[in-house]
Amino acid sequence: MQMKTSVEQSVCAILLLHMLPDKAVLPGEVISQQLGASPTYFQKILRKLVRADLITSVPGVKGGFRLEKKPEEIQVYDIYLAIEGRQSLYSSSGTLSHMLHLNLEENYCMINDLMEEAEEAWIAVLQRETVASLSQKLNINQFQLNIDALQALVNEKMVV
Amino acid sequence: MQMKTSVEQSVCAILLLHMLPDKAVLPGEVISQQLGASPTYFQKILRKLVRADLITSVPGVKGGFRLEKKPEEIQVYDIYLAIEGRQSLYSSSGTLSHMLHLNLEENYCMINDLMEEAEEAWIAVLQRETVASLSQKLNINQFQLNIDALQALVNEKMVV
DNA sequence: GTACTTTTACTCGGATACCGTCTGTCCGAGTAATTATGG
DNA sequence: CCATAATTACTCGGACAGACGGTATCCGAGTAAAAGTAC
Repeated sequence: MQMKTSVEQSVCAILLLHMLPDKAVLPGEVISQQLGASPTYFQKILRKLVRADLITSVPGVKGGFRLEKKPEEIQVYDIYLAIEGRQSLYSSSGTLSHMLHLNLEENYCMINDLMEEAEEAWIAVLQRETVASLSQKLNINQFQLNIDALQALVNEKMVV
Repeated sequence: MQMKTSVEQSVCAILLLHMLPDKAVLPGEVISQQLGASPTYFQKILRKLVRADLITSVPGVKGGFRLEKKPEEIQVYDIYLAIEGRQSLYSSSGTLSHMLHLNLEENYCMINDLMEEAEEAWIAVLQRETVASLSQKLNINQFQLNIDALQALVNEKMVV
């Protein structure tokens, strides 16, 4: 039970796109390269973010990807959902009902209730943080230096 | 990213063992049968619970499994840990550091902090509930009826 | 009836197989800007 | 110089392969109670 690494990569990719000026796009290959991810595979991950309406894609020469929503409207949980899908961390297989010889009609399960409550607490934390707040946390300490360097590099590669 | 079904089965198995009188044991095959689980496979799951000191095993004829700890001392999270292990839901692959061109020394990652906080909130819920409190919730409504029937069945199969 | 042996019913660990999922690669198709070409 | 065609650089979707983990099965070994056997 472990989160896909593509979730972490997606968060980073969106943080990267957040540095772009308005209307500018960044090709998928440049993004993958910055993240150190497999270009051909991460292209498919980017597609998931597009389908979730988190980013937009522009085909053709000088095409690429750009943020679709405002940074403060993208929760980390949204990114998680885009990659991992909507199924919850726990899904009852009805073992308790089977053990108690209950028919499937009254399939109520205490364990399910508990797990759902735990998941809701987990989700709440991921919903609290947005791309905007994450980005703000980057603008402190030694991070700013590296961001500036990255920004310069992005400015080379991006297309307006 | 989904919890193993063996976690749910383990919780049910421990609830089942909780119904036994002191010193009585129940063979693994009877337990599996009650849960509707694969006997040969669930034997290995029971081994995990033994290694985690949640239950005890007695070899030989008239052997089986019995609760090791007191019900109020077994948190649902303990059962989860016994099955899924101690690795957290999220583990950073260092993508953010790579993107910012930071050397691995200063591998600090904001995303990691957020994920850990979310996981702690999740864990807290699973730690709150114990086998005792779960079992108490069973003793309400229509559940008691089915428990009594199960209890009778268990009394047949158990060994003192 | 007591001592010893055999059977029986369990747990335990290793080896192995199946299957689904995540990762990763490759290819052809679609799209749009750029470039080349022809008059 | 202008219209059209070809090239180029992207995204997009499907097919496929490899690795890994969870589920599942089988087997031999260990263990202890029960049953059988010999005296």
